[in-house]
Amino acid sequence: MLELAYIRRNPEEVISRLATKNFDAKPIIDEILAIDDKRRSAQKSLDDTLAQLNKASKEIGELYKAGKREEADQLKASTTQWKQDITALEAEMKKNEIELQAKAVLLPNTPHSSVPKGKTPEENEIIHTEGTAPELGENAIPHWELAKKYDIIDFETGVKLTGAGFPIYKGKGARLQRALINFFLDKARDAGYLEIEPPILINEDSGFGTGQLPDKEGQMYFVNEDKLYLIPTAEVPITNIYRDMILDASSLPVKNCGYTPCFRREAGSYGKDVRGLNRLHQFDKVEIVQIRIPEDSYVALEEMREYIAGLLRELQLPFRILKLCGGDMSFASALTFDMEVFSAAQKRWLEVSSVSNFETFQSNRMKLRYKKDKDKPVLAHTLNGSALALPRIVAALLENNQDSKGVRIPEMLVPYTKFEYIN
RNA sequence: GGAGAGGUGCCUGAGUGGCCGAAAGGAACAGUUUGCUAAACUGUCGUACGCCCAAAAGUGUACCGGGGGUUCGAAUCCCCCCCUCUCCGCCA
Repeated sequence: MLELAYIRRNPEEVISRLATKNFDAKPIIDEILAIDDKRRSAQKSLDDTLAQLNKASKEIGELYKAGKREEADQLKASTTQWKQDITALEAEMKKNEIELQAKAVLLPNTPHSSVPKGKTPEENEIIHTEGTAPELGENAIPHWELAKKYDIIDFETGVKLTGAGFPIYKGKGARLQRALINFFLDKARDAGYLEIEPPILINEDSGFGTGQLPDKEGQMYFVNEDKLYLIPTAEVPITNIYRDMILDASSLPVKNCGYTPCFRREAGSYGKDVRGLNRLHQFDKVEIVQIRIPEDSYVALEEMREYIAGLLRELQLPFRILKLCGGDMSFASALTFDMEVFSAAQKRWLEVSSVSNFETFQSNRMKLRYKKDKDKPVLAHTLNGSALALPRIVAALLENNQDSKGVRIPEMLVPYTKFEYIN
């Protein structure tokens, strides 16, 4: 959610910046400004009337104490009208505030000035490509066939237990998952991230805080009995730890990481996108989250991006980094880099990470602030990135490392898997 | 799931109708003192939205778990909800 004070002071700037996201903010901003005017004048009247009433109440008390009963009763009678006015003004205030909130949540975050214009993923800017796709022979097969061949992932039984998109990993498949999780968590810790194991169900306030609610309600699994959502990413619980907090400036930056399963309904997906491990309803992911002062959040974003690139390098996967164009960015993000690995048998780039700076968009929703000495509290910047999402990493590892003997495990991972080949 | 206790500021904790945005202590911060550490003393020490304003200062209102009610006036009385703790039950 954009800050109201910012919108009020710079309406034109907000409109022009949101144009980069192909979002026409003018009508909403006009309404916001109009409602805000009404709200302020209503508040002025309300506060003034309340002040009158408070003053009279105090006098009534004093009159009673002085035994001036009649005068007190007289003054009492005069409060009736004020109280009526107050009731009406309070209703007006509440209405304005609800309308204002309803409009404000419609506005996406303003993109950073470096965000390229564009509408589709094709217009994302490739800022870096690294590694080379392996030369696979004629017999190369996609990961879902490798999974079957070596009996390490069972999609069909997942369908039986739950439904499509809930695979079973077994044997070396399960061990590979566990190895990757440990590898990623160890790396994150070495990079200074504090490991968190959060709940994987969250309440509505948490969903609102990071921006999943209200607009992406249909993307999350919902437990109706307890009104809880299954997390789509560890970002939600790990960032919401700091909801409604005023951190001391000395406790920043916050660097957290965590492994969780992630649950996504992925309504509307189909075709080759959902084949094999390409898109699942449940998957494992290690997430990194940072909370920063505004002045250094973009340095942090670069640092996170380079950290993730380092992981891909260690896994010896060919990858590229995209700077997302306005049209492909998420609602809440100000700047996003996607990391894609090349999955050689499918001959496709697969997104395995997305790292974003949300600036104050989430912290304004969450009321996540920090404070330096006696200064006013200031909204912090929040950032997060996948480091990494497992399924597509597994897909690329299987496909790219297949040879006549089986699937070779990259060197860095062998201490974790404790086996060198899947065969 | 059943029974009871309780939710007050960063923390502990007082406050049962006006003198309460809230005692006291602790923590923290600033200063004085001090060879250093410690201690002592003094001061500061919530948030939001308005108004005023270049800003600071000032000022109005609201907030004592959340929502409603009674009253001229509510942290305090009444109703509903939520949460936490303890005991019992169940259980990895």
